[in-house]
Amino acid sequence: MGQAGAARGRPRTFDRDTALAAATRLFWERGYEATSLNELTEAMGIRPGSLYAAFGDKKALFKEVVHAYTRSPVGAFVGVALREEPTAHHAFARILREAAAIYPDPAHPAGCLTISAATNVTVQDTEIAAFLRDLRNTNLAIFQDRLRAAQQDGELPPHADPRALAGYFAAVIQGMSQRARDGADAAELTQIADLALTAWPRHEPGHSG
Amino acid sequence: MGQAGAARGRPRTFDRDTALAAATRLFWERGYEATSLNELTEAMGIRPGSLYAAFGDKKALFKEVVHAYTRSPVGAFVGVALREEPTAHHAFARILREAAAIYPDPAHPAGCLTISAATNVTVQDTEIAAFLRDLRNTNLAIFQDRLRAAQQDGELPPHADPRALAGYFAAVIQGMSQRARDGADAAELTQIADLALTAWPRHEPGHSG
DNA sequence: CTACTTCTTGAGTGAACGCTCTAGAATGTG
DNA sequence: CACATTCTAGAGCGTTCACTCAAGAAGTAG
Repeated sequence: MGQAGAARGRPRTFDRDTALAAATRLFWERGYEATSLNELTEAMGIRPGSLYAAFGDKKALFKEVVHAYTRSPVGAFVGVALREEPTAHHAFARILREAAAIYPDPAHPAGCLTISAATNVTVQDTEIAAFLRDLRNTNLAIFQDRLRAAQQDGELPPHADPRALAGYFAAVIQGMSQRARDGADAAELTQIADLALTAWPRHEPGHSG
Repeated sequence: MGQAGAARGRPRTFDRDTALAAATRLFWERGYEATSLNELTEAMGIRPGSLYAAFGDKKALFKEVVHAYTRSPVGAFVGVALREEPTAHHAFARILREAAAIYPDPAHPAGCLTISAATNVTVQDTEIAAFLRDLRNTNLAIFQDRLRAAQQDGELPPHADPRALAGYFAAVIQGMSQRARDGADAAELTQIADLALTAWPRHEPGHSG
C-alpha cells in the first residue's frame, strides 16, 4: 500500500505499526466505546487529522486493531493449537492451558482482546457489535467442526455432543478471560483449565466398538 | 422512608418502584456507562429533575438498581440455592441449571445483570468498577466457603481444591451469562451446565476415608 | 527554482453527555 | 384564604464526544 513506487508527497512522520500497537493496548484495556479519540491520539502520538488520514474513522481503526490482533501470537494461539495438535483433546487442552498463561500475562492488558472489547460494546453501536459477534460465532463454529471431526474419527465417544462441548469450552474460555481481568493469576487459571478438561467425554466402559 | 407520617408537599406523580424497574431493564441491557440519562428519563417516564430528586445521581440510581436486583428472585437464586440445598453438589448443580434457565429468559434482558453491567464498565469510572468488583469477589468468597465446608464434612474429597473449584464455577457462570447474551438458549446452556458439573471431584476409588 | 502531492497541525463543528436550576403546579397546615 | 413544602417541566449549564477543515510544512518531479 504505497510501500513500493514513488512515495510522493510529504512522508508520514510516525510509524503506522507503532501507532496501531498503542491503539491496540488502549482498546484492549478499555473496550471500544470507552476509548475516546482524545485518548487514542494522545497514546498514538498523533493528531486527529493524521489518525483519520491513516486509519479512516474510529470503527475502521478498531477493526484493523482486531485484525492485527488475531494474527499476532497472543491472539492466534487458538487457531495454531487446533492446526498443530493431532487430537482434539490435545488441542483443547493446549488452548485452555495457553489461555491460562497468556490471559494474565502482564506484558499486555489482561484477558482476550476480542472477548473484552466485545463485552464493552453496546447494542447501540450495531456495526461493531455485529462485527464482534460474528468473530465469536466463527470461533464457536471452528470448535464445533473440530469436535465433530474428532467424533467421526472415533476420538470422541458417540454419546458426546460436539455442539454442547463447543459451547462449553467457549463459555469456559470467556469466563477465564473475565477472571483474568478481575486479577486471577496464571496458577488459578491453570487450575480452572485443568478442572474444565475433566469434563472431556470418555468412552463408556463395557462398550466396545 | 416517608411512607408513614404527614406526607406534606406535592406528592410524587410516578411510582418509584416502577421507575426503578424501568431503569433496571435499561442498565441490564446496555450496562452502566452506555445508558444515558436521556434514555433513563424517557424509559422511566420522568424528567431529569425528578430523577435526581428521587434517586440522587446516576451512580446512586445504578447502585440502587443492583441492590434491588440482588434481592429479586432472578438475582438472588445463587444465595437461595446455597442456603436451601443440603449438599454443596446439590447447590452448585441447582445454581448452574437455574442459571441456564434464567439467563436466556425473554422476560428480561439476557444474562446476569451484575455480570453484564460489570463488563460494560470501564476503568475510568473507578467507583462503579470497584463496586461491581467487590460484588463479584464476595460471590467468589461465598462459593469458596461453601466448598471448604463441604470438604470438612467429607462431601468433597481431600484432593479437591475449594479455591480452584470456586474459580471454576464462577468462570463457567460468567461464560454462561455471556453466551446467553450472544443468543444461546436454555437447552444449550443446560448442556453447558451439565458438562461443567461432570468436573465435580469424586472420591478416588480404592481409598476409604 | 516552480509545481504537485501528501501529511501535520490545531482550531472548530454539531451533537450528546451528566447534571442543575428556575418557574410553576399540587399538596399539606393554620 | 395564606403559606410552607415538595414535586414536575423543560430550558440550559459546561464538558466531552467523534470528526472535519483550512493552512502550512515537507517531500518528489521536472
